[in-house]
Amino acid sequence: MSKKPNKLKARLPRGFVDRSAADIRATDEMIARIKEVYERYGFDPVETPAFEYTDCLGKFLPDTDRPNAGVFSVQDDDEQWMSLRYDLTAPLARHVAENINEIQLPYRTYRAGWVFRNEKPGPGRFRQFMQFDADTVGAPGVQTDAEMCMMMADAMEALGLQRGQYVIRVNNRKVLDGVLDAIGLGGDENAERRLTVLRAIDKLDKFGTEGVRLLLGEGRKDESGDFTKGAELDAAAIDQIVGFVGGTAQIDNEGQAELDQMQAIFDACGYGADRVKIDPSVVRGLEYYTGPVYEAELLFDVTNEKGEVVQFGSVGGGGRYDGLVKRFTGRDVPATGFSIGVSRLMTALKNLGKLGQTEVVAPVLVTVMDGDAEALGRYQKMVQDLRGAGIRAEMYQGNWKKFGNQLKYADRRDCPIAIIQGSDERAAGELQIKDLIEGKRLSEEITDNVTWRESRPAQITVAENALVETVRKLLADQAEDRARSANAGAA
RNA sequence: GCAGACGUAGCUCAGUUGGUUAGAGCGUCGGAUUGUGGCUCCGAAGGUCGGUGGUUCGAAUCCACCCGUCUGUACCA
Repeated sequence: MSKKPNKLKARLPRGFVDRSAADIRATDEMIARIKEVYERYGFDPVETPAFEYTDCLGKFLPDTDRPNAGVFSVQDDDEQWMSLRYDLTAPLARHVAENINEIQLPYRTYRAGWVFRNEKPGPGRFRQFMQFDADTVGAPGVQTDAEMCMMMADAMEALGLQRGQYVIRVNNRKVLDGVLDAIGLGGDENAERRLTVLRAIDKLDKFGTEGVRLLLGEGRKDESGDFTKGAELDAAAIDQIVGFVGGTAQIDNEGQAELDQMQAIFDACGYGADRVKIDPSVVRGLEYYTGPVYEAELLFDVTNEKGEVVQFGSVGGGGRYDGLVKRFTGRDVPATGFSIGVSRLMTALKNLGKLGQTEVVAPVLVTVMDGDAEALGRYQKMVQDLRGAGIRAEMYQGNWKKFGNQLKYADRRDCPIAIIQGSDERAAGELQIKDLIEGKRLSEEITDNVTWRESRPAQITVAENALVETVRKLLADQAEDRARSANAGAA
């Protein structure tokens, strides 16, 4: 009864996840489909590392020895602060600035990668997640922004979404600035209040018009009773903003002119409001966007594992960031681009049955009856023959002396077929091929274990040289059965 | 960050007004069955009762703080 020493507790850092085979395959599939679209638009990949010097990311070191909250930071051995990237845009700006003489502008590029945010995780919200970005650097015209929006729409459809299941919403930061000017919030002294107003507008789809009115005025109390202070605008200003954001009022300025130009391009290309739509309530990030902003929103209900409908909102977005490269080069390098939240979008797509369609069949298991070197060579040769024919296969690598465990392993691993050759079969130049799927079906009718074992359900004896051919045929039959029951299920 | 709810075995949960050695189901492992998956039966392992401190003769139970999870909200490049 000795007390155990303190065991090291295995634990995942909060906000991080281990990814399953199914998730990895689903992600790979998504990336492949999105990439195809970007390639077709003439974009090339580029990759930057996960770490950057903190100042290059646009974060500063306050008086303390800790960079801004929200980023994971460490000090290099020369005491310089480095941070894990929190998006793919700032690192791209660094890459372009650093290689500005070698890069042919306009530079059209894409990349997928993990980004990290040191903030409170929640369901569907992690501290490491994947983004898939595309950017055009060195292109000042809004035709570039328009192309980005259309490419984003194409990417959504490449992922299997239908028209009406998503929409790309487009706005222009200059338009919003004009509205803020009109209600007297122009000028540096009102910077803080302008932010509050923009944040309030951003909440339109979450809280509705009434919620936004509260946030523009006194403030709003949430369900737990916590109070959020508002922008404290007067009633006339609130009416003006709500009217504008709701689309009943317009403003005539450069931003609106840019939106009109973009709309003309969408019209010319046949991208109607069911794909790309001007929407005055889109705000996006407050820090570096300078002109058009756009985001992809899902329009269907997403239910989580508990069966609850969740507000899914935006699955990607971007905009024009004309100042980001200039920070390094001092020279104007206008750019526009967007990001797709791969991890988030995957949750929704799985839910919709648009992913994981291509099921992966587990390997054929060659069981081991005899463990001497010569026999193992024979078993492994069977496996290699199967592999040579393009069939996933493996030899049992556990303790071969417990034969029951080998089939149990095959069962739990969902192996479709097991190959068995003991000394009897070997002497006769034969082997047993067991259809584990058919066998499982038959087992439902057998309640007595002795019968179950001795009847050897769904098991056939074939000549050694018929291995590959028989397995191939069996797998094809099984695939056909699966397709048939999938169709029956869908009907 | 703020507000609230919650925290007992790998999972889902019991556990009486504070009272002996903290239980169940499922799962895991072993055996019945060392040449056949499932079913059935038998057996076993598995717990700092989230942590620390306090109140008490005595704490899973009461109190404080901390950690974590969930919900809402704030921030979000």
